[in-house]
Amino acid sequence: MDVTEPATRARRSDATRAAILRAARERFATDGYDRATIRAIAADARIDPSMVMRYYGSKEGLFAAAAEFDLRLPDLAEVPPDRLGETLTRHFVRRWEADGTLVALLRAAATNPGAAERMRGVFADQLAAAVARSVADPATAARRAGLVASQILGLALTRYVVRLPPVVDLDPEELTTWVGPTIQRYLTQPLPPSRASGG
Amino acid sequence: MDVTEPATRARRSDATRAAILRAARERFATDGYDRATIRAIAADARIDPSMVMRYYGSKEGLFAAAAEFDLRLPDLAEVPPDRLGETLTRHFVRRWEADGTLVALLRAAATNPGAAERMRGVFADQLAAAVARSVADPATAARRAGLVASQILGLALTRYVVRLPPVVDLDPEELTTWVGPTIQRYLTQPLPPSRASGG
DNA sequence: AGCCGATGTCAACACGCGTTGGCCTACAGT
DNA sequence: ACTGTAGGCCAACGCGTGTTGACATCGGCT
Repeated sequence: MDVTEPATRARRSDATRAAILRAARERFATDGYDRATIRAIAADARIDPSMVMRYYGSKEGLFAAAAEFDLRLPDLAEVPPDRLGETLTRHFVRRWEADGTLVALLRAAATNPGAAERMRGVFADQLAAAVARSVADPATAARRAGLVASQILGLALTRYVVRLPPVVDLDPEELTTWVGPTIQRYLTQPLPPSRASGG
Repeated sequence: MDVTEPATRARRSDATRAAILRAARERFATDGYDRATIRAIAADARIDPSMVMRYYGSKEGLFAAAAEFDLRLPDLAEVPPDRLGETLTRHFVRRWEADGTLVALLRAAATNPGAAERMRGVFADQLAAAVARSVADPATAARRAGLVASQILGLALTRYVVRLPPVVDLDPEELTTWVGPTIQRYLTQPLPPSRASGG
């Protein structure tokens, strides 16, 4: 170790590491965790499978690195309250049209418990946290975030994974027009009268 | 072949076939297509793996048989128009709480193209068909059915596959109260003003 | 009783997988 | 120019998989 240099000193292998990660994201997104093989990823990145092991330790480790995902949610406290749904929906559609990582995570989460755990983490740490900043009653934030997740992930599922034709055919703006009000309602609708007093 | 008897004459092996199918549904639902192995299914059914091949030809064939799924949708033409969302949502939650087949199909569809194709078939043949009977303008039926699917499947995904805690914690009636109005809106909301005239 | 197809068991095959360790190569520090 | 080390390739291992075919056994027929 060279303690006189910053820890993040550029390594000669950075290009390789990046190529592996890029190929891994693509394969995981297309094939899911099980069908995405290290051999195929290595071939895409034009390196030897053993390099993947050297740099990421194991397939699990590679997935963990590849599924690092930042939703890049805006600060919802600064969004006009009556445009929350529209803003969030448009943001999500844009975000995952540009970056297949979330789709990779979604596909993998269907069969891989670790991926499901990470998916829960993403939504707890990022979506629920953002929602909490825009909701009047903090006690309802988690529930509202869960409902938002159900619609947003359902959209991703039907559009990018199952590819239901009518959902694939909608363009991002139509999607926002239809789904935005749903998200808006989940965020702002007063709690329905319930048999139990609290949640 | 005994042509004097009905074609569906009871076979001695029917119990075995059924045991295989039951075990397969369970495994496919829990593990997804790839991780559900024929050996594990056979072990659950307490028979030899080769019997699976004998009766279902291949793993694909077994899955095709196990993923046969009837949504058992009610005739929406007989449901009061203002209760469509509530009725549909409650029906779906009940249906898949009672039968894991749809969850199996969902898990498998994330990685298996054949399963995704079947999922599209289920929703085209059953959901879209049912929706068409309850919608004023038939030209919008497919789109509305797609939106309904996005929310319904998203609910199944977050509740049974990813298991997001806030979605898992909601009981079926709370779910219906929250999600029902979304489905209602997708079914009955007039088309939003769009740049294009139709489609 | 004696046959014969249906039912079930067993062992094995070929394959692709994640993973490992040994070896060659090229470059940075002296 | 020499050397140590990081970067990279190759061949192989052990394993679990879907699938196959040969063999045993059961049970309804004549």
